[in-house]
Amino acid sequence: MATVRKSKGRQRVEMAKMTKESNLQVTFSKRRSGLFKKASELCTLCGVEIAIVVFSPGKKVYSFGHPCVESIIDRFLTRNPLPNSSALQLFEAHRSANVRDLNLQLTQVLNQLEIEKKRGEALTQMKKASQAQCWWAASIEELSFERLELLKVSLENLKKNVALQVDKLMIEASNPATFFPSNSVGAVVPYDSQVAGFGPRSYDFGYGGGRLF
Amino acid sequence: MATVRKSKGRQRVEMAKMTKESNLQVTFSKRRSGLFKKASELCTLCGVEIAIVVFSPGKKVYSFGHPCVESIIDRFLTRNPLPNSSALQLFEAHRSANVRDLNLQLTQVLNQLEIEKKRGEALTQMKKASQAQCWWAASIEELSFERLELLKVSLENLKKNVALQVDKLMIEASNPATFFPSNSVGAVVPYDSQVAGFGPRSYDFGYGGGRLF
DNA sequence: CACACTATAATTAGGTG
DNA sequence: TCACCTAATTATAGTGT
Repeated sequence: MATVRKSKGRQRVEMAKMTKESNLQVTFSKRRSGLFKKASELCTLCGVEIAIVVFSPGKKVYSFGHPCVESIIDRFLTRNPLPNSSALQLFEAHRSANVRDLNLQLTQVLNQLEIEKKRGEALTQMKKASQAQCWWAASIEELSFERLELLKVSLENLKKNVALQVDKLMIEASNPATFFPSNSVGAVVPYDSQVAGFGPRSYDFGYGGGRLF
Repeated sequence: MATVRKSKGRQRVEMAKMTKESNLQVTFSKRRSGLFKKASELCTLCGVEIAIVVFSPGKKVYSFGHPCVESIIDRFLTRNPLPNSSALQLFEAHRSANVRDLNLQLTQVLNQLEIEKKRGEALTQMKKASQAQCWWAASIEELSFERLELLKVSLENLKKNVALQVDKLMIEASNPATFFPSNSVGAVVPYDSQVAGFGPRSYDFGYGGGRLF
């Protein structure tokens, strides 16, 4: 009997950006769930931890994670800190304001000290002019003057230290020792420190049935 | 003709943690590359952005990303900030050391000032005891003393400001406005702000050939 | 347009060497 | 790790609702 062909079956598809928007949507949906299912299977089968984040054409986020996306991203970032992470941006945003303020204050204090020093010098001059009369003041003023010099040096060191510490933070944050090279796929050296406190969570999302696997 | 069976072919496999370590390794490797290939195809086919991070049983990291893992994690984190992100830990790690150093220096400078003030007071006492004899020194010492007081106040404000600025940074870093709930799979609300500056990168890792796709 | 179903091509992955 | 052989699994065109 002449059975009518009900379908041409699966056709080959060009591996290029799909042109038809409607097809693209459905293909994305299907392949995404296929991908997540594969990931889920990899988890159960091999007992690994995995996180997937997808930004859809419609700019929606879809994510899969076992035990959860956050813990894996956290562990990943611990080894490959983001040079442009939001934390860094946050830090950068405040850095200039903070350092400017602190430096301004330090500069003002240093200026006050400078004035003080000038006053001390003037005093020294006057002291010389009347040394006989006020011998007791001489030694005290001398000491005072020297102490002001010490203070100034301390403050200058402090100011340098502020800049230094901030620079150190910035360098460490923006120039991680081991930055993952920009090939998007690859294995990285083993590590042995386990992040404690992340209990296992379910990652089953509908493919748990017997036949499907 | 009696052709000998060369293989039993692909067998069904229980969807549970594989027991044999050797098989597990091989299966992990195969399925991982399969997963990455699927992800790659999803990228080209649908023009989406995707990141995958896997921690193998041997604690190695494998990652796939288009355009690159970092940019996608960054975008994900911008919407779902980690409360205990490594950036925060990094910051926390340095905070105590930096602030301790700065506070120590400030305290030392303040101590020097305190000594200076005491010396000034002693001078004032001596001045009173011989006011008639050294009238010129009196006004100068008075001023010096007052100026030292001003210096001390300035430094105290500076110290307060250091602590304040650091606290502000810490609060903003540790108290993100929107924390992502811990469901491991799901779509999230659309967003419309594109992160600029991430040029496309190749995500082809060996599956680029024509026939393979 | 969105699904559900089907048939079938295409792809994936287990077992073996 | 690779290749090969094969079976299991998956994606998709086509069709219907």
